[in-house]
Amino acid sequence: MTTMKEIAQRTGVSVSTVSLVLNNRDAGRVKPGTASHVRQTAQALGYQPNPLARSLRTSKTRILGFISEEIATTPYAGGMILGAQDAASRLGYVMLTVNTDGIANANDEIAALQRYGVDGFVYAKMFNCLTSVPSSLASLPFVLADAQDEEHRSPSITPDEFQIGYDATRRLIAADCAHIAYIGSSDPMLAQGLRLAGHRQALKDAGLDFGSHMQISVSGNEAALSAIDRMIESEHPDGFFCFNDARAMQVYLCAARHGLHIGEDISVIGVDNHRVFAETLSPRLTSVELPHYEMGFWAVSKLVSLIEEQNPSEATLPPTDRDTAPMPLLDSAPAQIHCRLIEKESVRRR
Amino acid sequence: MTTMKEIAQRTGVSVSTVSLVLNNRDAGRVKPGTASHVRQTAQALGYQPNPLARSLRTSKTRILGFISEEIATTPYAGGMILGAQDAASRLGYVMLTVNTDGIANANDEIAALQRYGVDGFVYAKMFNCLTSVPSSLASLPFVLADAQDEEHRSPSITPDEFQIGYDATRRLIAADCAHIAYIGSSDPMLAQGLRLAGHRQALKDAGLDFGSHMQISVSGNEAALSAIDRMIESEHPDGFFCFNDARAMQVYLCAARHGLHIGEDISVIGVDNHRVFAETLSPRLTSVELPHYEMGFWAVSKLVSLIEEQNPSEATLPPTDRDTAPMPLLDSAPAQIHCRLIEKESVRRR
DNA sequence: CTGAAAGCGCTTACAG
DNA sequence: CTGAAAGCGCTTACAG
Repeated sequence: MTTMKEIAQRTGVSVSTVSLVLNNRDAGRVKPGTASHVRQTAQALGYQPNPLARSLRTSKTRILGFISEEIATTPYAGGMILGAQDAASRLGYVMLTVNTDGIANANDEIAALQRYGVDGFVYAKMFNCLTSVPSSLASLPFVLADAQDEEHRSPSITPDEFQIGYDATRRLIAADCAHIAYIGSSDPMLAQGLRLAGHRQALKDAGLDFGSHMQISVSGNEAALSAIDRMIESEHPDGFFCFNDARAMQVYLCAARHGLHIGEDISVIGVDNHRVFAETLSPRLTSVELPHYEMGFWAVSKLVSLIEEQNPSEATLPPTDRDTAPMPLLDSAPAQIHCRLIEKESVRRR
Repeated sequence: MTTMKEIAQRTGVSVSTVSLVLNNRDAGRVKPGTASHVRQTAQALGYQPNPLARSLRTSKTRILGFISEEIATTPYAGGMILGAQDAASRLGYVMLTVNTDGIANANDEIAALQRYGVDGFVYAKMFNCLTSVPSSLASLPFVLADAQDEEHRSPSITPDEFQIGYDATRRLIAADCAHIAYIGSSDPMLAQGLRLAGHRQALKDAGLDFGSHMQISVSGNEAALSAIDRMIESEHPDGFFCFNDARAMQVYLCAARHGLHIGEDISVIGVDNHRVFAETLSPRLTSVELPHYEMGFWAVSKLVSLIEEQNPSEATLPPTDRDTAPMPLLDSAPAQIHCRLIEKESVRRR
């Protein structure tokens, strides 16, 4: 690790000057010649600033804390961490990730992060919900991901759940489905109500109404399977919008039992929490992929903009740190993210 | 954030003394009375050391770098990160996580981690494979997780793939399956060969041999489904050991098409990469869960023991940092991890 | 335009 | 037993 001191010695200037130059604060203060000499030898020696030493003075570490709850039970959390890391890395930050089992533990972990001088936090839930924010967070900038503050005070980013239901249903209508069912979950999740509302709105906008017996919300495997069996037998739906992958899989199994072929006799769209259909498992499902990557990405992006707006005169990174990729537009971070529909073969061709 | 300086002022001693005491280096060097006075006020003020400032002198940050490849496509990676974080947190470390798309990017990210002064690395792959280690890693302690060094030089931790095949097959034999099939993958994965070998050994040990036409390795959904259909029709297997969850799901669908009931007519065991069966999806699968959590946990544990053996006189953490949970036994980190069989209803009762 | 100096919070010989 | 001093790598007034 080369230091400013070494560069100063090689160049025959003082450390102060080196610091000024490498932080791009030299305009009108350092003679252009010496400045470029400094820059050159920094380049030649492969100088990289020591962010920890810097932080001792500036109390900015360029470390972000990423707090997630219950990552254990959420195989699909990876995408969110990935998005967050990509944004962080692009913006010249680095991420300290930490896990909590709940609010008690959370405060400990937050304290640990604070000792390491993080500049701010992302607090990530693993499914869209209303949450209370640990008070220890409030001391620094933070943003919620896949959750909303109960008081709607904190910046947050969530999937556009209503739109998920709307788009999926539109797609089924476009495939000429004449009798569309909604297979939901009876667990009290924010997403459940919103997706169902989107579903209903899409039907309404198309002048359709199949009645509320075509919209079931069930929990548990046996119960779900027999409810779906019953629905298939009595109602003969030809299109299904499923709340999640578990429901979709149950529709697949029930269809197989009734000799119905997906993509021919019936069409199925589900939200693919586990990305298992999209990536590994087949037969594939025309699915809505939750925007975990995007939520992670925009959460960090938003967080960095909060951090940097409170000391806008922040130094630009040395050239070696630059990414040639275009920077995300920090201010454009949306509060809700539109989801992509992944087209596979399980919606019947018209 | 209270500092040593503040404690020194309140106690009327010098910063040196405070440092000595709070690092538990006071035995025989500081009068017990002053020592306990210092400790008390540290406690009262809620003193927490600033690890970054400390690192400037010691060049130990108690930060670990966790490098993972392709987390994007591996929804089940979360468990590994979680295990790693738990171990880190218990041992008083913190984890900087970073993602790479490949070896090129890897070196950049490693460089970034080094600037932040990480004490060592975990280099995690998302499926068991032989890998070459980026040379830039070698400068610090590191351990591989879910991968082995091509030259078998570096410490690493992997699932015991042979045993997975052996145990799963034993379980099917114990359920009195009379005709057991192996449904594998034709992708060239380390695990494929090893699990199949375990499968064969278990059959051999039980004096069974169903012939190699009962062991198929397929890729792609259509190909897999029709191969399984053909096998069901011609061989009538009553037990299936599936390489992964995709294969298991295909067996489920084929069984449904043939009117066979899982757990009654046939038994199925599969390796559950995505944890989707174990946690969300039903009907549930008797499955082998890959020990992602454990690999993460032991990888960090092993890493910390490597780090600390090179400077064994390392200071103990201040009391507030202590965890009451028992510390993992660092030296006991295994090189291979035995996997758990998760019992669900899909193996027929005898 | 440039450098000497102080200081961020901590550790570590060294002197007393 | 205790403290003054130097230093880790950096930034930032301040003096010249």
